[in-house]
Amino acid sequence: MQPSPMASGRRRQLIKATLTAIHQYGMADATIARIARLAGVSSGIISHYFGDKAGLMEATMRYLLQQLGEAVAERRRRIPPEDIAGHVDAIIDGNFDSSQTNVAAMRAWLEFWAASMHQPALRRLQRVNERRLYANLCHQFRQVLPADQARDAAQSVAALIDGLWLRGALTPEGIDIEACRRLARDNARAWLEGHAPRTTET
Amino acid sequence: MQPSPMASGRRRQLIKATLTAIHQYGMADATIARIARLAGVSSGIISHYFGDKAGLMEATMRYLLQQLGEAVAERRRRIPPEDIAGHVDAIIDGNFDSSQTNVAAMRAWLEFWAASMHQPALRRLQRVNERRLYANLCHQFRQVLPADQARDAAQSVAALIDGLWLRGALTPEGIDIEACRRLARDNARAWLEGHAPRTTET
DNA sequence: ATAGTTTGATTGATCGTTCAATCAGGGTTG
DNA sequence: CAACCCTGATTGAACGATCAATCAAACTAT
Repeated sequence: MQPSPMASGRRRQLIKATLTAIHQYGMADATIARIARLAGVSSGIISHYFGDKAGLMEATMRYLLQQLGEAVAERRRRIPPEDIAGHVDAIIDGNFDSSQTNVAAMRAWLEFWAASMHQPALRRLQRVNERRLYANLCHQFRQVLPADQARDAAQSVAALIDGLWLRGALTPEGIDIEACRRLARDNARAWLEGHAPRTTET
Repeated sequence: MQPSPMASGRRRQLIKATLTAIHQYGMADATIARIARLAGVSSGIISHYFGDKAGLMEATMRYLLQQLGEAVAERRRRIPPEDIAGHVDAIIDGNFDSSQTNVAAMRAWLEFWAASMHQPALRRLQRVNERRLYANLCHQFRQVLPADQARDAAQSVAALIDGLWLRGALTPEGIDIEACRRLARDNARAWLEGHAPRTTET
């Protein structure tokens, strides 16, 4: 047992226990004691690795954020730069990656969204995510649409993705991921093909 | 001070204080003591009118739900039955009514969404809202679209509304309500006018 | 006087944090 | 190789703070 790998292993183990606890009990009732019990360790160990509970929550959200970023990046790597629609689809599909669309992850996201309204550290992470999604979409749309339409398209598709996610978190029996993907892709396709939802007319 | 009018007045007063407390501190830190202090009354009074804290939260969410329903219903009352697009627009505009789009209300909604994942009473209220929005939209779309397209349209517009709402709650400086309304209306218009985001092609 | 309302101190429970103690392993020294 | 120390990991009990709920007493209006 080396010190460093052990440490990062414990961290990951505690983060996963945190996700499980949030899924089972909700963030409000995801107590240190419960998280530690789920991980099979003592409660004191958490402050040793994360400082305090807020540190653990921030690390957990950062973990989700990183997974989401990788899911998108990996899909885009396979798309040639000139294939605009391909990149847009990759962004959409990445956001509905299986790592993000299981019930535990979606519920955790919703809890973090709510918590970010009153915790600066979480808010910063959430803004990174929001801006990244918007910027990625906007950059693609801008290559085939005028700037104002590109902004509208990005706003629209980003909000649609978030809305579908939200409904996924709130639906106990889970949602049809394939249907979500299709709705988002078709919406993006409509923008790309020009017969967008009515050109801006102030 | 009459007994019955007094009672309902106190209830409303405490519900508004709850909304303020949720806005200022977040649901997790919206304690009984704080809510009572915001309302200028003693802490014990809450259990007298709402039983316990959960009862107060449920009443608060029900209050928001009712306001939203009225905002939509009132706008639809002015639209003739045959004006499909008018009804759809009324539903959208009602969901972006000023009673719902101030920062306090939007944040409260997000908190309630998160809480509803683990509190059956709140979950029931949230489902009522979700189904009502979807059913209203679907009923309109069905009059000009085949059933499967109507379902897609309703899902899409409902998710878009929720997503725009979500972003409104998470954006500290607030959002451009008019822009949200426009995006949602244009999206609905596209579905209604048939050049929908690609007819289902399964 | 009686029923409804309001207070605010008290209670009991819960939670996050702290910390002294223990443990395991690796490096150092003689 | 053996005795030693050192570092980081881990435990679990103890502490202090906080909060929701309770309730007896005070207040108000009819």
